[in-house]
Amino acid sequence: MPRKKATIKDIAAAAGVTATSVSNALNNRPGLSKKTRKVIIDIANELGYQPDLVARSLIKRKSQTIGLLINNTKDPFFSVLVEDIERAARQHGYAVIICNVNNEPELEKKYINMLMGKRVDGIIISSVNHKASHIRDLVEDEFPFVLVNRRVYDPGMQDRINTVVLNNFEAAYQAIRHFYRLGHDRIAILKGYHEASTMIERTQGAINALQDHGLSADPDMIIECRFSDEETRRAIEALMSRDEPPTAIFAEDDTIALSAREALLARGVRIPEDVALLGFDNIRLTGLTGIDLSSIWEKREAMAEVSVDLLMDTIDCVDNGEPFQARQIVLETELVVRKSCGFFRTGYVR
Amino acid sequence: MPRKKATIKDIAAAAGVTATSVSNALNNRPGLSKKTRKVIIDIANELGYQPDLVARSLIKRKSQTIGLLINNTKDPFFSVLVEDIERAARQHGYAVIICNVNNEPELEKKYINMLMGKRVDGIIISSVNHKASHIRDLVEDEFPFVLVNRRVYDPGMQDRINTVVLNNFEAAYQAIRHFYRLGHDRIAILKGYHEASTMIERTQGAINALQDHGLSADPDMIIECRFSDEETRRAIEALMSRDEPPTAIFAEDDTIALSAREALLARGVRIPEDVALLGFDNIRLTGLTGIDLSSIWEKREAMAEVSVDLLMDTIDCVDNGEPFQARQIVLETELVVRKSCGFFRTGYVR
DNA sequence: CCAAAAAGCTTTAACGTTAAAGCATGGTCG
DNA sequence: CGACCATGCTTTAACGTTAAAGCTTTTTGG
Repeated sequence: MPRKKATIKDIAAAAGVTATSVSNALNNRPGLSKKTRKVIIDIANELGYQPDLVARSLIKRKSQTIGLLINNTKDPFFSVLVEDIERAARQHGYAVIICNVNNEPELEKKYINMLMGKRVDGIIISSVNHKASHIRDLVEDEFPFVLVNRRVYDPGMQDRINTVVLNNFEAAYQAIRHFYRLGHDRIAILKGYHEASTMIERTQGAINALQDHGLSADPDMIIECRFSDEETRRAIEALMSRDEPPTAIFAEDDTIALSAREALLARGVRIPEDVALLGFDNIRLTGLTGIDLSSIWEKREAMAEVSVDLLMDTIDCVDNGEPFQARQIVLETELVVRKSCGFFRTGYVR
Repeated sequence: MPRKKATIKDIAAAAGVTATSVSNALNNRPGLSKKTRKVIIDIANELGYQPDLVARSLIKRKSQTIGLLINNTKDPFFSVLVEDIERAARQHGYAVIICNVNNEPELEKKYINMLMGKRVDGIIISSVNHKASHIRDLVEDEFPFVLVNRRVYDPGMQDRINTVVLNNFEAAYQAIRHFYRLGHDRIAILKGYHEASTMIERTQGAINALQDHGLSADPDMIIECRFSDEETRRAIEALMSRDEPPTAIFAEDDTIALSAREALLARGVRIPEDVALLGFDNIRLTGLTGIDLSSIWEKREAMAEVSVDLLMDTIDCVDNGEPFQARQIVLETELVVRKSCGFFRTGYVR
């Protein structure tokens, strides 16, 4: 049978004092003689006392736990984020409940309910659909949360929501400009999941760049590839069987870029000789020899830390009853040029 | 100000009944008229009632939460495991607290204490050092837990611990045999973190295979590469500057294999023409064109599901006061042959 | 038609902790 | 020397839920 855990009452009985005194002793609160304090602490150690954090949570109305909603842990982008967020949270004394939402809004809602039920002190959300209505409830409740790598476009709501995002528009703009300078004029865009603000902004930045440089933004060259390899493969088929296939492809994340790469290579298309390729996120394997995928690099560790710090600040404010002004933080990115976009072949021509 | 959440008492007051009745109504327990039940449920909905799971945990002594200890989420092997475990746990109605241990035994201990304090119902551990003493405490407490992809060698303790592991010995044995059949006789082994049972067993299997096939198991050709790229790079330097460098390298996980690959290519060593390479885990990117890393495949999803099922069984037994016989589950693996180990070049010669 | 059973509710206590208020004891100070 | 204060503890109540036992009222059945 599992050994019954010692409680504060057991210690109190053994020490001949009350539970309150034990609580005060173990938490270094004043009002006890040194002697009594020592007796209590010794007994606690002897009994292997571990405080019941559930009971403490109940009365303190603080669980020292946060929720983390992400689409899926296995995606290399998110797996790094999860690790960094968990580390940062731990350093602040918080545990993290992980929730894989898998792009299912209903599941996201359920997770949020569960987290609220567990009385988490805050939530970090990196999974949200840009029109998610349940986010509005969190705002109305003034519940502490931070959106990471996601934004919500609800007007009048935006500035009441903490967000930590990349300058996606600018990053995508630069990607396209890079292609332009290399002399490309038939550029295709493989869009990510278009319910995510991140992807919407990347598309917008890319399209603006095309237009600003006098290139056509042919809708048929802008194809959404959501989650599957398969969808990307079909997009590549469609693109490459055109009369005038693209000479450059911008994929809105590295996972899509890699799927595209496989599909291209399978067709015998050479990268970058026939088609230049550029991804987004600079996940670890983009740098492997033989992959050499150009990509857009973001400080993911900073992203995690900033998000956690922001959440902690928000929680502190709410705890102290102070008003909190939500913040919107935008992190800059950097284009990492590798062989896949052909820099080494031609250099800038304009 | 955050909206105060409605409690069972608020509903009770509004419905003119007691808290017990509300609790019974909301949890479909018998002993209430249909009418009262409806009144209560309607009011609960109206007030947006969400049960306080902390309070419920306290009295039920069940948190519907499990802990998950892994080394680091960013490792592709673990990130998939985390996702699959979380999914399986959710389907059983459990939330998951994630803990990145990063090979720090002290941190592991702290995490376990925290999880016990939070009164999790069970723990899945994939991070443990094979001599971890804190695991013994869990066993003594008869606390429900499962070791995944890890084993503890403490005699008399082994059969009291749930484990879900691969047949690492056999898998490594097959890897070396494959090299042997391809005609290799100078085979190097890049060991993983040697505190992990997984790696110990892989090394043992590999060495046994070398010996069984009359090949030398030169200690200088068996090098530990722990966590860093750097260490692997140095190992490759050492191996390739030998008078008789290896013609084949078995890396005990894919992360090491990929680091080795980079180091080899940087030296101008061709794979597999000059050196054959074989990894372990068959992480997603091993299959990318241009990487084509041979590896050993395990059913990771099954691993996750089996682990969660085993934990659930254990928890149920303890809940019902039934005796539980710990189980040791061994999953078989499969060698996935790709270009990196030269199959396509020579075929079996013996 | 009355005893027994069932239905439908309430009361009480508990889970383990902490906050706030209360109460002796002994010491200090004007 | 009596009012006042600090020290060191205890008492009480609370957090939100549930389990067990208790108490009416209604229903059932012999």
